[in-house]
Amino acid sequence: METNNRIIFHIDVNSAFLSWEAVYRLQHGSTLDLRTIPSAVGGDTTTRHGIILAKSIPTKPFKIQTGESVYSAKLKCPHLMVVPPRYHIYIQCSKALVSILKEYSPAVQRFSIDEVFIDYTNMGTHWGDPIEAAHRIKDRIKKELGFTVNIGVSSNKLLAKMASGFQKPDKVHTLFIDEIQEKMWPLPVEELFMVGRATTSKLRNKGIFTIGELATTDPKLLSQWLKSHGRLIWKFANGIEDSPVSGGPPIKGLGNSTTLPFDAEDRKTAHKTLLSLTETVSMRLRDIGKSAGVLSVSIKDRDFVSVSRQKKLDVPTNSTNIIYKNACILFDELWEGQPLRHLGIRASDLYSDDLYQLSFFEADIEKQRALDTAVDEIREQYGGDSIMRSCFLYTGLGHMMGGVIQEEEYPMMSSIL
DNA sequence: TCTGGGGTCCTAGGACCC
DNA sequence: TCTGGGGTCCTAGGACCC
Repeated sequence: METNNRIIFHIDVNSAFLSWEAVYRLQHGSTLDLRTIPSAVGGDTTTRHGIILAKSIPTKPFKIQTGESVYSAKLKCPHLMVVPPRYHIYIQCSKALVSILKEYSPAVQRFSIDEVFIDYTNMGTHWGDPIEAAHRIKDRIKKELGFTVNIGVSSNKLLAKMASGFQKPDKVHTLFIDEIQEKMWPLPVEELFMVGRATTSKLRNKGIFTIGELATTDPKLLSQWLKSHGRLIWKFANGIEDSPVSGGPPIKGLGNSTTLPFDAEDRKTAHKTLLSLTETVSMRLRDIGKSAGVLSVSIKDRDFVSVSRQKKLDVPTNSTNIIYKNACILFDELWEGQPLRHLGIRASDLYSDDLYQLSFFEADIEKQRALDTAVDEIREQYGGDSIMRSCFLYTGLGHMMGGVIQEEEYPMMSSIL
């Protein structure tokens, strides 16, 4: 792998959900640009989903954090305008962004819904000087799609990502190796990628407050304190990173979880919630042609104490009924009767399902597959709500909880990202 | 006061086997 | 009585990211 002379761009949508919401509203007749006032995209407090998902730049003086509760954000900024999220719009904006970027390089990696890497190495012959090209890409996105991005330019993904995080919005920044000391080392250590809350506090206890101080600390000490994570962040602080811009690693597992509008206090409600989550998880498994060898169930009580239990399945499966049955077993082993705020299931240890094993004891496995396939096809054609299990009738529970998509007509998870 | 949901990776302890 | 040391697999929980 060529590590030295690459040119990598990291494209980061400024306040993504909020910008996308603002653009959509302007395009549909609103005269108010959410980006110009203190505003945020936030979840529904009445169903206990009330956290801040994105915030406008004018909220900066109020020090509102992404992920904090809408309630506390409003305490800090009483006139904050909070609008609900519409994921299907954001997914379309994200797709439009990626399709523009693909014109500039064949090596494009979507890193999240609002972040993309492209490898611009050797693209200069087509599109010119990297910095000028980055400006043109940024301006074109603004003109054609209506939202602004930051673009970070460097010789690896880590530095490009750090660069795009400098002053916002609508900016191109470089962070090449010879600029690290000047531009990155003075920053507080928590701004380094992969340094979160727990690591920050450990580093502070050792007297390390800036990225520069981290970079110049003996990596052996960091390994002692933070194990393998220590060496990783030491490398990052020194700008050392060489992963390719690629489609990204294969999927290791997938899961869905949900916070209930009210605490579940009975086993039956919990089981139905698990079934609902199983519907989406198993459908997603079938959609990517995988079966899961391990299933895990997690619960969180009203005090936010969470516990989980997992087990290896006898035979890898993606059958809704088999996953549901096992999820119930795991749940019953876990639950001690406490009121439940949150339930989740996760499938991992994935195998390709084209060669599946027929187990003697699961003799109806063929029937299960046929049933699942039929249901998937109906939902694909007529929408996710076109067919549902009757036990969900009159319960007030969604029959397919989890997944980013809740809007009716949007096609299923299959088509996102 | 109220605190989402989707992931990945790492660690540590116990079971089990040689 | 006093009690090895690996190695691997499994599980639970925590830390991190967007």
